[in-house]
Amino acid sequence: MKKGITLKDLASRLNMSVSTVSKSLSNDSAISALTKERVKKLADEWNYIPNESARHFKLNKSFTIGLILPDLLDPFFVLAINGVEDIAVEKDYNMTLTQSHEDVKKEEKIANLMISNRVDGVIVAVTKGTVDMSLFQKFKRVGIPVVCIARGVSDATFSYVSANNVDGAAKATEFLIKRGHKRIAHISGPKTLHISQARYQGYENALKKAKFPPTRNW
Amino acid sequence: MKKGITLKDLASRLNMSVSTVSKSLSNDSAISALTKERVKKLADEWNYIPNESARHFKLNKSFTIGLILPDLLDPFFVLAINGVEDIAVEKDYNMTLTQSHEDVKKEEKIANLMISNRVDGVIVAVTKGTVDMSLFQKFKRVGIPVVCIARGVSDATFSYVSANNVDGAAKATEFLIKRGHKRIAHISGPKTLHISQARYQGYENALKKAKFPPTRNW
DNA sequence: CTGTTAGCGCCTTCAT
DNA sequence: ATGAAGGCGCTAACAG
Repeated sequence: MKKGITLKDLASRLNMSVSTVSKSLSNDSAISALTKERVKKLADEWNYIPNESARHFKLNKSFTIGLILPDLLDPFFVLAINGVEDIAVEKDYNMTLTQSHEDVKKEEKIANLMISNRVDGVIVAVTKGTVDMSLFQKFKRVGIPVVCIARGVSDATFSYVSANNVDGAAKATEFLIKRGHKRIAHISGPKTLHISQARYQGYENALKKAKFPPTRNW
Repeated sequence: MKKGITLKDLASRLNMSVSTVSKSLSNDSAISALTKERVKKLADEWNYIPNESARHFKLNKSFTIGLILPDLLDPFFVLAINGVEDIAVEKDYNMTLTQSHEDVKKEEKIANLMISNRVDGVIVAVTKGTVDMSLFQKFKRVGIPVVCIARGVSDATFSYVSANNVDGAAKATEFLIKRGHKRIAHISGPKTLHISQARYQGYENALKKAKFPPTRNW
């Protein structure tokens, strides 16, 4: 990986501080129009590409959601992948795709990898042999929301989307992404808020209006 | 995202420096067996999970390879996905999957996202409408290797794997991952070395021995 | 064998 | 309206 232009590079060229450049690029209201313009112009000229790696690290957020499926060749799951991917790009999120091959051991390895990578949320269709959900409890313990699809799980503390279609996957994705945003905004409400709404109202748009409290857990 | 245990936490508990802990965990030969043991024991007890985000940032490497396909629903591409995924997990790499929907605009958006995210390599099956490869030249410019699959491209400067099967995808993946490792090791050789070898010899194992120079570009 | 230091690129108070 | 400073968690020289 070559170095690439950094905020610092821009700043030194423009004789201003890194923070001013940073703010300009994120359209901070405290920066003068002229300055913003100058910064943006150069950033464009130099083809500045922000280092998301650094941002992710700093913000402690990866902007990616992980998908753990038993078998990528199964047509049903392909549909799910498709649904998740669509929503993800739309929101500038990444989707990391993995398969457990119906193997509990692999499932575990993958899960740990996802935790290490600090994914913002996980959508999983558990293995046929997965009876012990403690592996997934681990996600919760570190604050990563999990939603199960396709295959129901015994443990009722997990969110579960059963709709056998792209829509289900889409909803699951929306849910996770929104959860992420909530966290960023430091708004602390009942954890199941959005999905509860989804359950009642079904569609994304609905999620935006209503503020009535969730009445029960999934 | 909750904070999670850090090296610092372990270090302060064990009354040693962060670097000693770090080295212990990565089995550095300069650390005494006893120390390593103590560190590992606590790390285990406390369920320490390294923050890959930080590592990626520090090393300027994401350990993920990006896959850009026109249509995830196409059975052929599903096979490719499958092949790439297999190799990826095996090497502890992540695979970020995206689809261009045969739309050049989307293809571009995705490509930029991948650059921002500093993927270590990209495997792409270009859109039917993709005639201008300058978008992908951009990857090269920032040092990200690109390999095209399935659909040939006019621009001969791009690596191309035509094998219509899982093996092809597998080879493409191997190639990218190896390239990544080379870069880390600061070994600079002809860029097309490995893929050239692959072309001549076909299999991963072969890649490991031979050192004869590539005779031409893909 | 272990510790100290420095810094990756970015965002974010807190000054000015 | 802008700048200075600190720090996220980790690795990598370089010192002791």
